[in-house]
Amino acid sequence: MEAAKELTYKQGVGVGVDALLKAANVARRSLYEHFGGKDGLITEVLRLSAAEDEAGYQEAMRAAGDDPRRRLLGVFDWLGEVIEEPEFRGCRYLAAELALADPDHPGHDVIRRYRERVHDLLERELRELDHPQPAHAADQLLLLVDGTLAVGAIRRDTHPAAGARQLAEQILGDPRPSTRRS
Amino acid sequence: MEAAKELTYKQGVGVGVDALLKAANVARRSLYEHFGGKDGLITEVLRLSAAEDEAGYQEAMRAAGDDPRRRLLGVFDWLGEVIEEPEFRGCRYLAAELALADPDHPGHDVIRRYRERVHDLLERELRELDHPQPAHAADQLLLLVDGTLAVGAIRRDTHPAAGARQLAEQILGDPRPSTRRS
DNA sequence: TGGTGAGTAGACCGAATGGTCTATCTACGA
DNA sequence: TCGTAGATAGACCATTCGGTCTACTCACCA
Repeated sequence: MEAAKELTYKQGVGVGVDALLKAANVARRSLYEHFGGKDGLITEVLRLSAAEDEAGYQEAMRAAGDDPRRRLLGVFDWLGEVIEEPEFRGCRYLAAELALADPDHPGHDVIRRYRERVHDLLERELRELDHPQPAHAADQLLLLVDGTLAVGAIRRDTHPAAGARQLAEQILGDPRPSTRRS
Repeated sequence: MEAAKELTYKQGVGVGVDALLKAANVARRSLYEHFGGKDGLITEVLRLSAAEDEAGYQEAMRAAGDDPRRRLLGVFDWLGEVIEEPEFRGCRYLAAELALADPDHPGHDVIRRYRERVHDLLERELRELDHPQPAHAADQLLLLVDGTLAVGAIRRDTHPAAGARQLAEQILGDPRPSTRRS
């Protein structure tokens, strides 16, 4: 049920309720009883996929081993794979943020909190690395992530994750911790 | 007339025709005679603002002087100002790209060409700098631009342009051309 | 003076929107 | 066996969507 809604939502936040219901094989009434309306559904979908994507970051780092440096760069390798997937249509959260005109929509809060969690995830690894400015560097990494997803959405042929990874390496500094440049 | 439409379009690509007409004080018929419909209007708005924004890049570089390095970094200083503007609501083209579900919409082509022109603008300066990989570096700079605009749209309080500028400096390499690191 | 082109105002259309409604079906527990 | 909770199907509602239409106004020019 949730899965079908997500699938439908990947076609954009502006789809019709009817299309959602048909795709999920769900009665109209059920939707309104469970989520209170379309906005509630959207919010819940965002919350759910935010949890999944956060787990994706964690899994990408876990798969990259124990070295924090490898773990952070592994995130960009993972992003590269995500972008290559044929279903990829850009960052869901950025699209929602731009499409949800109402600034009071609860979805905005969900997205904000999600980004903070990812930021903290990155910052933790940077502290592990003894990076001198972990918070600032996490900001920069997140900027690279956003840029990668944005470019990946517009130019499907190019491979932005590799370029972003190079820049991430520079943020992380010299591979040998004792001689970090900045 | 075009100005009023643009203003209204900053509220999203999904606004109603009626709202557009009212904001521009234009009769319904005029719109359909001039642009053939909503899609034509959107395309024309994209085309127009793409030209304006391209001029914005050029002006930002011109204002930064003659040194290609300064000119490229000036782009990020300019982006920082753009983001700070209270009307800023994210990159118009990214929003359109994500919102225009129909892949055959002529707006996609307008956006693609606009990005290519900006890319070429950046690449030209990189060649001026004797950068070893001007095309690749331009890709990376564009990624930083997209990331900056994306982060600026979501987190209004943070100031992503400064972090992006630092990364841009690394792309450009050592300030002294003869001793470039990579 | 009369005609023409371009604009405006706004009624109107079918389709689709988000949301509420009733009626029906079904599974489960007392 | 009956009652209830929760699901379904789908009619229905007002509103809005993008788009077409007619009727009218106004400036310009021969």
